[in-house]
Amino acid sequence: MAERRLSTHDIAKRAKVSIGTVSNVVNGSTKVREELRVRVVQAMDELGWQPNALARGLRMASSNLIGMIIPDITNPFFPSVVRGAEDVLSLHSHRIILCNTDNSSTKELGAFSDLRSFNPAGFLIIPSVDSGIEPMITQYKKPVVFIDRSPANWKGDSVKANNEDGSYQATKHLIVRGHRRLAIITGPLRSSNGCERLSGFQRACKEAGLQIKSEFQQEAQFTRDSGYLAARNLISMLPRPTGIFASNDLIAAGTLIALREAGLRCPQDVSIVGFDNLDFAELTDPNLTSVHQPAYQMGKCAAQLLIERIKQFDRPAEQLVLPTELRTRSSVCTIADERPLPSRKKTAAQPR
Amino acid sequence: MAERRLSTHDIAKRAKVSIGTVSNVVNGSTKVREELRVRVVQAMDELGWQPNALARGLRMASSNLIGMIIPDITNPFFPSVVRGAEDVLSLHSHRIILCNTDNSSTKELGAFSDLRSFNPAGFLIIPSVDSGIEPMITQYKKPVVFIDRSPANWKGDSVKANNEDGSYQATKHLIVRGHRRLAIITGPLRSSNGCERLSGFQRACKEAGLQIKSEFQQEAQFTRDSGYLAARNLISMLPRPTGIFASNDLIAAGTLIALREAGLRCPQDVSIVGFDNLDFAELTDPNLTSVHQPAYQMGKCAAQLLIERIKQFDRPAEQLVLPTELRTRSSVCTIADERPLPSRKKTAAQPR
DNA sequence: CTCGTTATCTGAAATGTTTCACATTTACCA
DNA sequence: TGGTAAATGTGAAACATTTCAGATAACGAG
Repeated sequence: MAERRLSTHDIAKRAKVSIGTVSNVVNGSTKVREELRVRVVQAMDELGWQPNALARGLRMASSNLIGMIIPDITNPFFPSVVRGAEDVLSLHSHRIILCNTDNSSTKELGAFSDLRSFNPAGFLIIPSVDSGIEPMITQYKKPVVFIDRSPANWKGDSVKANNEDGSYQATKHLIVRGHRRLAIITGPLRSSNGCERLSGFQRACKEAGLQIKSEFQQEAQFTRDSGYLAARNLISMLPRPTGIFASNDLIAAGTLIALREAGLRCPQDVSIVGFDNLDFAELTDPNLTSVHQPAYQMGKCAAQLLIERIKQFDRPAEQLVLPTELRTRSSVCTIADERPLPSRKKTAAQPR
Repeated sequence: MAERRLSTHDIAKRAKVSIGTVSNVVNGSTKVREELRVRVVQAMDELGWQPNALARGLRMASSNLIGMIIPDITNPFFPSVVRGAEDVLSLHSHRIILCNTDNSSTKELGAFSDLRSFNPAGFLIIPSVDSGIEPMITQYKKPVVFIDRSPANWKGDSVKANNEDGSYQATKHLIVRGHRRLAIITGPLRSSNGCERLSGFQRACKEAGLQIKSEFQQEAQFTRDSGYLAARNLISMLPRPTGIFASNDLIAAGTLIALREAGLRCPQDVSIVGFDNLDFAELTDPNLTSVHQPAYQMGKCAAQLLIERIKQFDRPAEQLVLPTELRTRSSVCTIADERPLPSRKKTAAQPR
C-alpha cells in the first residue's frame, strides 16, 4: 500500500540535474537554462509528479491552507460566504479547511488552535456570538480577516454588511406603510451585528417619534426555532404589534410559522420584514420582504483582503462595510394609520 | 515575524528527555515511566507547545485531513451533508478541506489531484453529475467514500438515499390523490440519482397503468433556474399535467415560481411534489410536499465508513442506502378523478 | 592564456515529526 | 552479589521540500 511517493530527488535524477534546480523550475524563483527546464518538466510529466504540500508547508513555515471558522454551515446565510471566499482563494491556489463552532466560544478556540498546527497562510473567521478569540488572534502573527461580525475592539481587517442602515431602511419601510406598533426580534445583543441591527431599528423609530415598549423588543438567537419562540411571545401581547422587524430571515421564518399557528394573517394582521434576503424569501407564504445582504460578495472581499495581507503583512488595515438593500415583497401591507405620527420636522435630529 | 516555532526538541530539552520520549508521550505508543511523562507534559504546558501537523503528516505519509469534494455548498442540500461528516470526523480529530466543483468534471479532477498533495487520510466525494473521476480513484490507494451519487460501476463504499423508493412514494401519492396526467422534471439523467428518481416515478406510473407522454418528461439540472425553465415548458402544454414530480426541491421551487408567473394556482391547477425536504419546504406558498432525504445522516454515515476504512483498509465494501420518507403538505390536492385508473389487480406485478 | 564577471547549478542544511535498532536502567532471583 | 530478562529511554535516519553559500561554466577583454 505504501508505494513510496515520488520526490524531487526522483525528478532530479531522471532529468540529470540537482534537486535545487528542480525546485527552481517548480517555483520559477531563479533563472534556469531553458534546456534544463525542459528536461525537468519532461521528467515531471513522465513520472507524474506533483509537489508535496506538506513538505513545502513544513519547510516554508506556511502552507497554502486557509483556516475558515464559521458558526454553522447549515445556517443558509453562511454557504454563500464560504463559496465567495473559496472562489477567490482558489485563484491563488489556496484551499480552505472548514470548521463549525455552533457559536460555542470553546469550540471556536479549539478549532483555531487546532488549525494553527497546519501552518495555514491565514484565517477567515465569522466569530461566534460572544467570541473570546480576540486575544489569541492579536498574539498570533499571521493574517486574519473577520467577516460579518468582529470582536469589540478589532483593529485589523474585516468585512461586514451595513447592518445599521439595512435595519433602518427596513424599519422605515414599516413606518411609511403606516405601522406604528412596531416590534423587533433582535439577534443576540452580545454580537456586533445583533446590536447594529437593533440600533438601526431604534434610529428609525426615534426619528419617527415612536416610543417602543420594552416588551416589544425580544432577544433571540439567529435561528428559526428561537425566532419562533420570540414571535409567540410577541403576538400573545395585546394590543399586538402590527409590524415586526426580524433580525434575520430565519427569525422571520420562525415568526411566519408562529403567526400561522396562531391563526393570524401576514401581512394583514402582522407585517414582517426580515434580514439577509435568503433564497427562500421569494418562496415563502407570503413572500418575505427582507434586507439583502451581499453574502457571496462578503466572502469574496474577505478572501481578497486576506490575500493582500498574505502578500504584504504590514499594510494598513481595511474595514469594509458593504451596502445592504431592502427588497420589498408582500409580507408588509399598508395599514390605515390609526395614530398619525406626532407632527415634527421630518428629519430633525432628536434633542436629548 | 518568524519567531521559530517550538519543536519536539525544545520540549525534550526542557524536560531533560530525548525527543523519542516526547514523541512517545504525545502518541502514547510506547510505555513511558510516569515520572518522565509528567515532566514532559509539564514542559509542554509551560512552553505552550502543540505538535506540527504538517511534519507529522509528512513523516507518516498521511495527514489527518480529509478531502471533501462536493458540487456546490450553496445548494441547500449539501451543507447538512458536510456538517454531518464534520461532526463525526472531528471526533476522530480529522479536519475537512472543502472543494466545490460546480458539477464540472474538470474542476473535480483538479481538486482531487490538488488535495492529494496534502496526503489526506481519505476522501469524501459527492461526485459531479457526469464525473470522470472513477479511474483516478481506483488507482488511488487510499480510502474514498462516495455520497449521494456514485460512479457507474463503483465497488467501494458509498452512502445514498433510497431515491427509487422515495420517488415511487411521491408519485404514488399524486396518483392516490386522483392525478392522472402526471409529469416529471428529472435531474440530469447521467447522474445516478437523476436516473433512480425517474425510475421510481416510472414504476409507480406503470403500476397504475398510466402512460406518460414523452413531452411530460423534462430533463433539468438540479437547480431552481433550470427547474423554472422546465416547468414553463410543461405548463404551456395543453392539456396541462395536473401533477408534477420535481426531482428535487430546487426544481420544485422553480416550478412554484413558474406557476405563479403563469397565474396558475398550486395545488388546484397543478400539484407538486418535491424531493429533499429542504428546510424551506414548510415555508413555501403553498407548503411543499416533498420526499425527505436524511442529508445530515448521510454525511455522518459516510464519515463513519471512511473512519472504519482508515482503520482497516481491507474490509469489505459497504454500500449504504438510507430510507427516504414522504412528507405530505399542501402542494398536492385531491382532484376529481376525470379518468379512473384502468381496472386491474391493485399491486399486481407488471408482466413484461 | 589568464583573469574577472556574470549566469547558472549544486547539494548540504534545515524544517518538525515518527520510527526503530540499540543502549541503559530496573527488577527479580539464586 | 551477580546475572538476566523485561522495561524503558535514546537519537540518528527518514519524510519531501526550500534555501543559500559556494562551485562551476561561459564569455569577453586584455
